[in-house]
Amino acid sequence: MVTTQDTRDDVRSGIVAAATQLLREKGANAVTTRAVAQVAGVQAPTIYRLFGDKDGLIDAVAEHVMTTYVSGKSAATDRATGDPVDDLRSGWRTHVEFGLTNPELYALLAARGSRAPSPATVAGLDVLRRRVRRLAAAGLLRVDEQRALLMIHSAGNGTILTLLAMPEDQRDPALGEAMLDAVLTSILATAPATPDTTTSAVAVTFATVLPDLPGLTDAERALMTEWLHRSLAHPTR
Amino acid sequence: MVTTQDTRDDVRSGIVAAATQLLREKGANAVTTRAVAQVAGVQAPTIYRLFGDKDGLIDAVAEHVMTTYVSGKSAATDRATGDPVDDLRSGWRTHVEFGLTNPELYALLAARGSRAPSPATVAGLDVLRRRVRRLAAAGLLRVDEQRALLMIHSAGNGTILTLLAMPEDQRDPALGEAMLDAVLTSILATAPATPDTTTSAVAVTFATVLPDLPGLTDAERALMTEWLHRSLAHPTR
DNA sequence: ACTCCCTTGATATCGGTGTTACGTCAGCGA
DNA sequence: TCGCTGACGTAACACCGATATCAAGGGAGT
Repeated sequence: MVTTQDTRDDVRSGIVAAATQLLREKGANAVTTRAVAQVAGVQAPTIYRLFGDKDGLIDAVAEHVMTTYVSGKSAATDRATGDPVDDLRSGWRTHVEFGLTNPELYALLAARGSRAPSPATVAGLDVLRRRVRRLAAAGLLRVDEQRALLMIHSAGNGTILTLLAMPEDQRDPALGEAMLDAVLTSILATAPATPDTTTSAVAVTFATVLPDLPGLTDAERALMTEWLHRSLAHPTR
Repeated sequence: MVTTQDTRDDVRSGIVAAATQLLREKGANAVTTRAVAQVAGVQAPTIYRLFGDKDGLIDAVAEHVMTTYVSGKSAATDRATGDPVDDLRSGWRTHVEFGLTNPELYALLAARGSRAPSPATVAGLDVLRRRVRRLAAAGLLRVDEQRALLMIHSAGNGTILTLLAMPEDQRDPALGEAMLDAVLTSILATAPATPDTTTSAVAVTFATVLPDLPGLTDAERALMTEWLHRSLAHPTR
């Protein structure tokens, strides 16, 4: 007889689903044991019997959201192409996109501070570690494997948090790629070609003196600023 | 008569000191209004009269810790050496060191997630912005100023969080420098793009590279050229 | 000097949170 | 059928942030 186990799992997944829905719709602050219990149609102590702790619940939610996300992604996007660098890039994009898609969950996981990281976090780190290992095995790394891992992880986490901290409409959509390129350039043995430094450098310098340019109207200066930013944000490759 | 103002400030700084001590010694979870009030020897409502909110208290604590930290640092370490790159590096080191020295405070500030950032955070961002602007004005940046700012900030934040998340005895002490180098090599021009950083000199140099700017229409380029010429012909000085 | 008003101090309280103790009751093996 | 073990449900505990209320007191203005 497995019905007791089945119902137990059903109740468990129901609670996780309720917590996930609450997290998505009402934010991290709304994920309270009582609210979750009420939405899931169970009593509050049931959560503690099944998850032991509120952190346990959050861990289960994180794992659930993450698995449904990776299973929801089209498999082609994240398939191993054979090129370790390409795989790392696609994994990076998936990670950043996941962070931006689930801001509340990210905040919730980051909120526990320096305590033991969630299983979902260590799972993600393990995936990254395997990808870095492939890089190392292919002889593409010019730094320590651990160093490469930490650098990519730091850059990814920092990028996601920076993007989440600013309003959605003024986020730099190319920041993720720029950060990854920066880290890869310092990490990979094969130096990727850095395109055309002088033109953009001159443009950036010019942008700083633009407000002091005489003989122009404010509207003209504003237009030039806007065009400069657009050109500098333009993907060169 | 200023005694009322003085006592008010005394009580205020006493509360901040109590909260800071509590934060250092017992962690972020121990910073509760009641505990702070008891340690400071005041009543709980006093905190709300002086700080309005618990976030206000935390902001005050962050500001206090930060100012005492920067005032405690030997002034020589963080002095402006004249070289914008060196200044940025020393500022980076100071920031990372501050994060590693005050893990609870950092966790507390990061814990509010996507809400309005603390005044201390925006103050730090402003300092960074000024340093990046000096880089741009010196013709050393080859990416957008905003992009450079976001990249440095993301790398710093991510590095600190990564280091804080692992036990102190297995931290990579060179991770910070490696991350900064990675970002800098992606951001800095190898040589100053415009040796002469006066407004007109930069404008002249920019006019020569304007035809190579990507992401602009021919009409926009033509307009910018025309405006540039008009500005350069403008009699100002 | 006196009144008036605003600030302070203190108590009690509200609504809410994570968590747990304990009685009860159903379902199972014997 | 009878115990017994486990889950369920109620209630409660110990906190938390935040406020209402009210007496006491001191400064400002007349």
